[in-house]
Amino acid sequence: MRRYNPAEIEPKWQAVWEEQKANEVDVDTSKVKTYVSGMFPYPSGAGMHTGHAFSYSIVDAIARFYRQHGHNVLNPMGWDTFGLPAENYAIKTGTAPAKVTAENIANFKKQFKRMGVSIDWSREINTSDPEYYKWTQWVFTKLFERGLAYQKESLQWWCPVDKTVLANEQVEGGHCWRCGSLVEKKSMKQWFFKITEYADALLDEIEDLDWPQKIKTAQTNWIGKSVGAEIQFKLVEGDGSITVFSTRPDTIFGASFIVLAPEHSLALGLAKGDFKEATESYIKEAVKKSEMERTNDTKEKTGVFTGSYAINPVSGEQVPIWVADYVLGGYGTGAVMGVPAHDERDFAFAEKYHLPVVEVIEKPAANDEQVYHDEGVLINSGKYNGLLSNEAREKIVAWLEENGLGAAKTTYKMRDWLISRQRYWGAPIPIVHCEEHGAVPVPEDQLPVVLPEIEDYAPKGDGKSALASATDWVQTTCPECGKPALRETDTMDGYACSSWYLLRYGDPHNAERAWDPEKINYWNPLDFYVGGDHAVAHLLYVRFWTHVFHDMGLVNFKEPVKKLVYHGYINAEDGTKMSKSKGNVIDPLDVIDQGYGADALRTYVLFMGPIELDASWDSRGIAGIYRFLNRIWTLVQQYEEASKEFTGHDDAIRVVQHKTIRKVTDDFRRLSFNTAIAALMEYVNELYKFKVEGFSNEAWRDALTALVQMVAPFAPHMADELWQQLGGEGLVQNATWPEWDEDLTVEDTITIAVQVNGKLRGEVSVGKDTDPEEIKAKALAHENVAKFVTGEPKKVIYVPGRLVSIVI
RNA sequence: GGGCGAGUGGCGGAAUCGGUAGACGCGCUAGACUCAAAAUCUGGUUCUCGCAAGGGAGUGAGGGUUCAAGUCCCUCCUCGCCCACCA
Repeated sequence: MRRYNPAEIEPKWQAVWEEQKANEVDVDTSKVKTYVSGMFPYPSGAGMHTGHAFSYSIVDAIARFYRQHGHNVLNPMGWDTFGLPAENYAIKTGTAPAKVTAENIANFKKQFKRMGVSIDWSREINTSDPEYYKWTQWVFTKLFERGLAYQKESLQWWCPVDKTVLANEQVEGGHCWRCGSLVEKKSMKQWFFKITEYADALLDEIEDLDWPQKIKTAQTNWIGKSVGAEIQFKLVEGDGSITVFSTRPDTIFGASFIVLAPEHSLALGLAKGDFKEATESYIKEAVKKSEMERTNDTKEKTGVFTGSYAINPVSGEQVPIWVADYVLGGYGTGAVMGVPAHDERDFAFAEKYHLPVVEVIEKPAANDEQVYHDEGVLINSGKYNGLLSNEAREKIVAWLEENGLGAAKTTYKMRDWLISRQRYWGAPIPIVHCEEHGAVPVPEDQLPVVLPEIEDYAPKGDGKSALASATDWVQTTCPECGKPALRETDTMDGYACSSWYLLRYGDPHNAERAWDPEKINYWNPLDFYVGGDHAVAHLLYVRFWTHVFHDMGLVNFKEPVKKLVYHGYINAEDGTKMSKSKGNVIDPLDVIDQGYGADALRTYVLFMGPIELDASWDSRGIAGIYRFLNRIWTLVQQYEEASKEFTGHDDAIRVVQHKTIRKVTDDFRRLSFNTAIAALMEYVNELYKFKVEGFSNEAWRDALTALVQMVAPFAPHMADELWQQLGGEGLVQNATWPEWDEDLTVEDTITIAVQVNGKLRGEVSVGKDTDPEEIKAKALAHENVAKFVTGEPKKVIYVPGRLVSIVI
């Protein structure tokens, strides 16, 4: 008997797939398309890790499943190559980032092939390839033309170690997402994409996305829409006024003070008399502190009185103006009205500094909270008394608008996307600075702006990238007037490169334009996007760009991803995160080499648990999967070697087969791979019990063929080997997915459970078409059941095909 | 503080619509094969009482709805993740 030897059959089939270009696809409108992709990897020097193995096993199982359904399946691969790791390695070793990147790509590609992932390699893309970033730059110029890319001097997060600015999304708890150092604020002129213009559009579509709720919630919170009003409080002295933002204009009669953020432009000027010195020193200290330090001490609030007063526009009362660092400069107007009766923060502040607390919303009798922040009936609010919050809000805002004292206003927490980086290894921003014409986008026929080769990649820390040292490159001419001009030396955030790659896959080698809409509108949007990272940043940016492309008429859909498949992490055996320093890293390629093979690895990572949960690697678990694959192998070998003179009656084997097909197909549709594999294991266990004798040759062949077809998305190499052995045509992936016949899933005899008062007391076997009354009678006649049923039962319920429930 | 999840054997987990809790795998265990071991095959494995048939308990805790609750409702506990002074 031939032994199962993955080391022999896996390379064999990988070579066949490659030679036959089995996974290369083209637009074919006669077929249903399925487009599935993982989030493309950053090809690090360390090679593939278990997370990659997990992600792409999911991708490939989906791809192969739909291929077997006759769909035209696009499963592409690309490389997210710009970024700090390659550049830092280049600085350390003096090797060009492009060279290191090319080596890493070659390694990753080899590893993907050894995993047996069914990728269309003819569509391979690489974000640091000029043929690709030409079009990233082109998108930039299009955004510039539409006013969606602009330059602005502003306070920005700055990482002192990586010597670059960072986007909000790249600051995690006050630290740089890459190197972990404490970030600083620095005022610099930077490039932004105006994602805020799409805040509402992005928000509106979230509800309809087939994405995990936690990702949708994270994006909603990140956009952070607040509907409210801006309200002017006139200064008592002079003509000025302070504009505050509030979501609760209905509580304005309770506004007993004003608080300015320390950064507020009026704060210093309002400091008066005895309060001047204290205010100035408070502001100086507060501005120096990082936002992290300020937001960290949430318990104790601090602040100073400026000595100035403003007038509450509705009550006419004078209210003191304070400066406090619990108000943020960057949100709303940087000023708030303090309503201590109905806001916890204002209450804490008022209590500490003995400011008046005026209740203006009636607290329900049952409520014993100190601060009532819900809506309710207005009191102490003049002519608005007795109104409900929502009515009062409309009327008060209307009154403010009529009197020029305020206006309805919606704010967002989301800020514009800061995209310039003072680093070498990125796509150069395609802008030329001309004395006469200012910032001029590089015309399409002069793209790409190719990243020049330089000697020293390290940033100098002067706020410019190392590109500034490439003087020949920097000095150019203005596309408008031809006079000498200077190139922009900042590069784009890597997230820009990854914001459109899912479109490029559909038309990867187009040299004339970024993509042909006809191709993209066929393949896109993605049917499945698989990953376990990027809840907000990347997944919001791709959505943003796709919305823009839609508005530009370049694509006919707004949302890039139909279904987001968000999976968990694979941890080390001890349940902690895998890390080199702890020495608990499992290398998927080692697992293959140990003799388990890629098929066992792929099947195992999908069997560990539901894909959305984290799981811990178990070296005994993969041995169990290897045993399972071995049992399939042996089953086919035993069949091949048997005498094939079977007689008999095939019903039992058919029922098991058709039930399994139904279960595995259902489980696949809901991406429940662990239970699909469990069902296949049960199927194999059943087939072992049947033994080869006693059934017809045809029944066995059917049963084994279905088995091989169903295991193919998990263990494709073995499936093709056994498929060939069973005499199948071509490759399994081009064969059909087995179908089930509902009639054949029903056994002739069914087992019905019998409960008495909810407790299981026995089972009865009946023919599948038995009359319900007869089943009930049989249940009551059951020996053990009869022991518990004394006298006439109150009720007898029959649940078809399942149980009889007797109530006494 | 807010939001979203989750608590089931020794372990990972299953139970898709309220219908026999613990599928499947790991581990453990008994047997077959073997001179022996490994591999492989077959059986057992929630706890508990019982030789067995069978009984009792049981899905974080407590209550409720129902013929029937892991699943629905209420109160509470614990853990995880994300956001976190956003007015």
